[in-house]
Amino acid sequence: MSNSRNIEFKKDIENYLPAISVDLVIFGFHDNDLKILLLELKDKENWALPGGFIFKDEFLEDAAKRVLQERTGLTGIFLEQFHVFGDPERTRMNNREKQLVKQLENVENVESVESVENVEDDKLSAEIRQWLLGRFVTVGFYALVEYTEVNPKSDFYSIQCTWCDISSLPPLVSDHQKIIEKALQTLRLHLNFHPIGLNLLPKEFTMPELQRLYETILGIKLDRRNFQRRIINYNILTRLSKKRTGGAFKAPYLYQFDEALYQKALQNGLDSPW
Amino acid sequence: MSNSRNIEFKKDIENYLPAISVDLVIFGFHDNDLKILLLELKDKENWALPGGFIFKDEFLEDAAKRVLQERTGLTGIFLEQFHVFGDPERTRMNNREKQLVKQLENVENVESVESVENVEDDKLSAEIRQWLLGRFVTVGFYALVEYTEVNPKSDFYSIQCTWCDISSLPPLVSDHQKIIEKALQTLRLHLNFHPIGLNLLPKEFTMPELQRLYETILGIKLDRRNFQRRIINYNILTRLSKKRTGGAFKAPYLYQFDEALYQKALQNGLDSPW
DNA sequence: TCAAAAGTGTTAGTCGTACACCCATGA
DNA sequence: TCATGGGTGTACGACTAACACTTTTGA
Repeated sequence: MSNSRNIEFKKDIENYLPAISVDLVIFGFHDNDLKILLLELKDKENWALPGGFIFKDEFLEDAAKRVLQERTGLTGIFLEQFHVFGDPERTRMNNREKQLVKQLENVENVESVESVENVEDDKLSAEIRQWLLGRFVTVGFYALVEYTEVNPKSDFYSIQCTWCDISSLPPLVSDHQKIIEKALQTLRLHLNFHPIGLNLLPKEFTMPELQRLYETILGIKLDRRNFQRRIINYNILTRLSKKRTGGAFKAPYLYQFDEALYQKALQNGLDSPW
Repeated sequence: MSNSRNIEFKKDIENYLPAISVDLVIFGFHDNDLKILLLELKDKENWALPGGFIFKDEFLEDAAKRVLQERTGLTGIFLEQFHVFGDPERTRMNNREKQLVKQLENVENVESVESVENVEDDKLSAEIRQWLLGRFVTVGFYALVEYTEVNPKSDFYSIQCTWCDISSLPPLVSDHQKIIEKALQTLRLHLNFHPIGLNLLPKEFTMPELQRLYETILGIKLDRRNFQRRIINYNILTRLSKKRTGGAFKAPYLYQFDEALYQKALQNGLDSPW
């Protein structure tokens, strides 16, 4: 960690809201599996959700967008706040903040022998340590991205940033497991009210692909034919010319969403009973 | 405001999380109308949602419960977090915090002439002022209470605490209007997934009453007979012996929820299409 | 006895469910 | 040619939507 980095972080802390953070569950869909972006922390034991802090004059959603862009390079992404996690214990255990603190302590050791500027830095680190060790309430956002467009970038505190299959997650820091579960539950509830297919799939996709998406999100198997009929009846898709000629079987049609119709249909919910 | 009150508040501030609050949309149902509890602030211009701050070692939900109990006297109430409101501008305008500050400034004027203890108090007030003027991110909770069981109590900063009809709300502080709208939207979405009827209605109720509740929440008219059939088919009600013999018409049956069956049915959503 | 509100029933059409059959493709 | 997976169709039962008649009650 460079000295300038430390200074920069101090400046940031002054400009951050205290005690609040955002964490992102970034969903992608690939190879018939629902995946999320996770960071492997430098201690090599735990993984964590991408997250960050909120500048004092920043919208919560903008903070989330900023984090999203830093990890994926993407902008203009579907993003939705889903829950606040604020148990007092959540930040007391072994978590990302403590990792941060470790990193910062190392910086002290390495650099505090040098100059006046570094004495200043020691103060900063103490400040930072204090700040990070406090309780944090985090706002959970979920994002829907198109898998192929993402170029995952790790941050300073992590070794790597990769997609992890939702069905086999690595050990996670703090309450991030719980956050992911809640995000998934929310995704299920939002399926009929938000353009989830539109945002998770590429522009063109096949009906079986859409079905797998629904099956993974819902965690159930669906009948091929009934699924097709139902989706078609929603009247939100346009069928293109045949393609997807890679497999050892009949080539499925390609579809794309009619965004206007999709949005309109979502307003009342796709299967709203009332 | 008593001096001890000021001291007490200072103690509280030290123990509060900074920059975070909770606000409550407390729903009740009476006279065929959906109502919420609002506070009329002492400036006599604006009304506000009941709200409060979070102690440093307190669960968010416990903070909400605490506020709820202070305003209604009730415990064991259905409470659900629904959204975070964190726009940087939300606390810059004329809002409850500014009212608080006004109150506190008056305290200064009255009491700062007296003793050393009051000098100390001045400091507190400055602290408090500083604290309250900062940006606040607030977690919105909605609560469902049985109207007749509530005994609304105003807090120190308000003249009164009363039920307001959802269809004719008074002018509201800050973004509280938006918070209420979001709460209502959420209530609609939760109708098939949470025991909303159970918590808003008295133990015994009639089918027309239940229907009015649904109509008010959804904002639409429903067919009497179809509504009845549908609800009955959910298999979550037990019919009692006739009653509600007050009106100039045929006495409707009384029903009550079979809580076990209701909860079980809600797990998959009452009309879940998937 | 009358109006208002509640209980109950019917019917047609739509939708969900559970199926079976045929078609295209690469190995 | 065959296994795999995809496209399409049908029939039954359940549910929805629209609607009418009867019953109870206080004024």
